[in-house]
Amino acid sequence: MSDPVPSTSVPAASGAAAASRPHPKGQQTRAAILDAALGLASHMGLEGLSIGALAELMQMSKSGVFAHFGSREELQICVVREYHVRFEAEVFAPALREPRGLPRLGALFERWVQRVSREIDSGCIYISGAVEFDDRPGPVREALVAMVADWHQALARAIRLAIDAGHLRPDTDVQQMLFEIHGLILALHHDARFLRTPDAPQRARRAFQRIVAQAASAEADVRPVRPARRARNSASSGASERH
Amino acid sequence: MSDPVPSTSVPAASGAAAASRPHPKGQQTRAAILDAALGLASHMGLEGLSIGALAELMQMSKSGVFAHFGSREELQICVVREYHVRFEAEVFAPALREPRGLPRLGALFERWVQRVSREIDSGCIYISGAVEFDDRPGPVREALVAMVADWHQALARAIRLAIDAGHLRPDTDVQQMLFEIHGLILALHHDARFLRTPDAPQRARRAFQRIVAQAASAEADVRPVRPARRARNSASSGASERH
DNA sequence: GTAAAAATAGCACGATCGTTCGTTTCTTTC
DNA sequence: GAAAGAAACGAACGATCGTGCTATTTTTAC
Repeated sequence: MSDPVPSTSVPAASGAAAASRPHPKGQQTRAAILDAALGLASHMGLEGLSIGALAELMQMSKSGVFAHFGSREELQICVVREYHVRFEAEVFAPALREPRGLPRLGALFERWVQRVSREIDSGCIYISGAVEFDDRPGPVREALVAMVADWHQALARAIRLAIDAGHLRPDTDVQQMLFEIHGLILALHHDARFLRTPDAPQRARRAFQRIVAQAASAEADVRPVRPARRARNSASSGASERH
Repeated sequence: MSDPVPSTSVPAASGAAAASRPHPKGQQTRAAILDAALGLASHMGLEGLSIGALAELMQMSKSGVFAHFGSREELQICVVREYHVRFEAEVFAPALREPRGLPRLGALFERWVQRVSREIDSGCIYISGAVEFDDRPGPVREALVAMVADWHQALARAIRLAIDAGHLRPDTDVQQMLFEIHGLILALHHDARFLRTPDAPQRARRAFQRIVAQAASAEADVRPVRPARRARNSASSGASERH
């Protein structure tokens, strides 16, 4: 809730060269529909998003809703794009005000955590969409992949900046760190929304701190630990030999 | 595929005291239907599992399929249970042959990774089900939660055994470690199935090694790192003051 | 073998789905 | 104001959904 940014991602028509005030009323209700659709898709998933339910929620006729998008698939794509716009505005943009490096990376993660674990608002469309469309080719899947890839790229950039700033060790594996951080968010989403574990956000934050701390000033790379028998062994080959 | 274990999780009727060979034919086709349903649900999700599609796949009539379960919801629950049986047989049981501690924990993780990242077979019903039913109350959700909780409990036991065996530090936070490891599997599932990143399994394995190595013989607990500004500042309150 | 019982097929129902089309209402523009 | 155009409605379509029924076939038990 409280996301008043409509930002309808106006299609700007085909060739129309930006009329001053093009078509106020139509785009206005279109934005309202999209807003309702986002709420609906967050609860029911992109596949559970039906035009009939959307029309009832909007107190409109099915065909009235339908006309704004031309097909259900187009509606789904518009929802994905709108979600991306809001996600960027709520998670990405504010973090840019933090100084480069760990402060910015930490802010990105913290806002991400808050967005995913907010129980009032509903599930993350990136996450539910990834599960729904991992086997279903088509433009919706492509749109989802593009959005997620874009977000991952932004995160990778933030990590790299933290390396450049000297906050993280220069040999930090950016993709590996990204993989692990993303895993924390997925686990948070799973535990908070599905299992309803109340301390999931704290677990995610603690794990993030551990990852960052280790990358900030950690021992050498961790060699494959063939799960050791008993105490020592190749285990922690380089880990913490200072203790 | 190649999971010949039918293990229909036979209901054993209500009060019938285990007749010697009760009703061969019915249970046999029921098992075959369940097998097909598992494959279907893995691709389309539990919500996408339809009796019509299942009947066509089985070359049976809709009502013929339907009669075996009495309702779609019951079918979904049976699919969840059957998945759990197979998951246990394929991931959990073999790992019990490994010695307690890190070897067993590592085997559990490795088999889990292989199951999730096997591209031929299809998605993990625990993961897709968690996303589909995190907002949908009812018996299916309850069954899913029970299965996942059971599996988490088994993992927690394995971690605790590793602590008892002296392979992990005695102050290891079991639930925290479980959270992080589960996150790795979720990230693996996401990247391998949705983004189709080929090296996701290796990333998961490496992260697991790092987590285990750190818990095996790591420095003291990681203090909250208020993401630092540059060098000085409250930055890493406890971490990396040596660099 | 035959009779009881279980398994399956066939058909139809109400509901909902996305979509099309023609009409009506509302906005915008002059 | 009036004319032009966009927006919304309403009804209907074919399809699919889960689910009851009643036959019919197949399997089991004697």
